[in-house]
Amino acid sequence: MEIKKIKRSEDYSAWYNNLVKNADLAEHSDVKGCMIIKPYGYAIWEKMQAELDRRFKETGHSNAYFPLFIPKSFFTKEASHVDGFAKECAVVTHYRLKVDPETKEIIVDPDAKLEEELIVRPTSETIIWNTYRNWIQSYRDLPILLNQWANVVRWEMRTRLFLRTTEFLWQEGHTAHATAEEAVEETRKMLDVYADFAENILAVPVVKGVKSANERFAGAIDTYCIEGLMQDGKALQMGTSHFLGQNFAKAFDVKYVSKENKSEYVWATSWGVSTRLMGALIMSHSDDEGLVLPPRLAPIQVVIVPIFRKAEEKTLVMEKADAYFQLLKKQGISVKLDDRENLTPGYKFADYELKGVPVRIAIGPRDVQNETVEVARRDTKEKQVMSAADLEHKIPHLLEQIQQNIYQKALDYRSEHIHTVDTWDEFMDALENKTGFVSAHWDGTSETEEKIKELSKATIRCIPLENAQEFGKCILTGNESKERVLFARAY
RNA sequence: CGGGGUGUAGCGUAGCCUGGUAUCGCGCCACAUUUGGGAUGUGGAGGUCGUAGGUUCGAAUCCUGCCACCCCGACCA
Repeated sequence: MEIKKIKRSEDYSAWYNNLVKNADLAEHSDVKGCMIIKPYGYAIWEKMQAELDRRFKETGHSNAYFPLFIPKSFFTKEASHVDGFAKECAVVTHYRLKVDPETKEIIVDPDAKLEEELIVRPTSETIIWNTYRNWIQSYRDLPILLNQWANVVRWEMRTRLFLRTTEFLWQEGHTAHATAEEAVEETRKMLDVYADFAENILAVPVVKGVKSANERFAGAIDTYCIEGLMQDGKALQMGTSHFLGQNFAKAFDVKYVSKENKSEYVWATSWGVSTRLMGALIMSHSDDEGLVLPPRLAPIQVVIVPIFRKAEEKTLVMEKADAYFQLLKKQGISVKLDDRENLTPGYKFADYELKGVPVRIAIGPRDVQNETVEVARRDTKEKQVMSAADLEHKIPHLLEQIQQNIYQKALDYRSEHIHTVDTWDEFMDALENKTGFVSAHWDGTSETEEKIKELSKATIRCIPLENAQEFGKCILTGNESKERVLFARAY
């Protein structure tokens, strides 16, 4: 296949789209804004799911599943929630098609109109809290710690593969608690789970923080988030964890009787990450040759490419290649032996680079002779000839090294792209010329935040949790500020 | 919803101005030679040119309408 290569430096957005296509992750479908996640892309998502799911269960959560459709009336019960989502809801109005007697075309049967329209879930708080009402009577029924893996639909005006699609896959945790303290603790705990996952599995450093009122989830008291920085200097919200207070409990009348025999509203949290993480992964590590995957997430961690000319060479090479394959597999490494004969080694090398496979092992007649292999790492492109006897202990170590290196590289990039500024001119200069996060003082008002956004296209990504408390003057208004916040242009 | 762009084979394209039934590359199939960085040769298959109408003896090409998608913004995970 002829591969069109686009450099990050030339056209970042074209580079991104091209990479998603060339690495065989996803493609546009015939439905606007919806994508087809291809097997290789889905395999990466499954690895993410597995890692997250394990962490959710370790923190006491169970999986459940709620319906795709939400009655419109449920949806409208929490005022700010409906405000936030109304503009992007897909609505089911009919349940049947029929052949039009005149045109012979298939049409929506006007007689099959639903009594009450159904909303295709953009998120499930409403239907879940409507259910929790029936599940909760006593403090003994609490907490409820549930997660669901699902698809949701948000009819966005503009979409982008993985980063913002009309339909996307995600998980949403929905928990119910007896006290505010416990709910806040849950919110923070899940934020930590996300941050741990992002940094240790995705190898993407994140800033943990809390959103300003403008950026808060519709219906939340507080929205916590993890924010990543992409290679083009734009920020990406990678996950959110909301403290919902008693908003949904009040909207859906979910009360419990306390030990003291008093009726109380239940406290709620919700938290989610989506296939957007695929976008974060791509934009954090990949280069002009293609995807770069951290080993802990790579569906294929090591690929073995055999090289041979004649039949007798093939026998010898394949024998060794298969032995190494078994050896690595036994160690729990996800290894693939690519024995396709219709493709040349050069093609395979390039293809696995596009796909981001962390380690490539090439073995040819020369290696068989010398009891060696050629080991190439994707992240640095370094190649080394390794004694075959060393494979067993060196490959796991190498994979670990690559994981660390990828993370470190992303961390270094981010460190170089957090700019601390004190004036408006510095602020604009940092955004325009240096890109990345800008740490600056803000007077704490929504009006100022709005104004800054208008003037600079930058938003407050978060108020970092680990934030030096420091008084200063707002970069726009000069009013008193008690701490710096993190601004950036964002996806 | 504003601005820009594109629709021709699985993918990428030429042809359109100046109308005569479609070019090239990749991929695909067969065979042979190849295989240590995207192999080569020979032969072959694959198209109602986005869609509906109009002009014309004749439309990928000219005219009108429509549709779809992509990119840049506003909205958002």
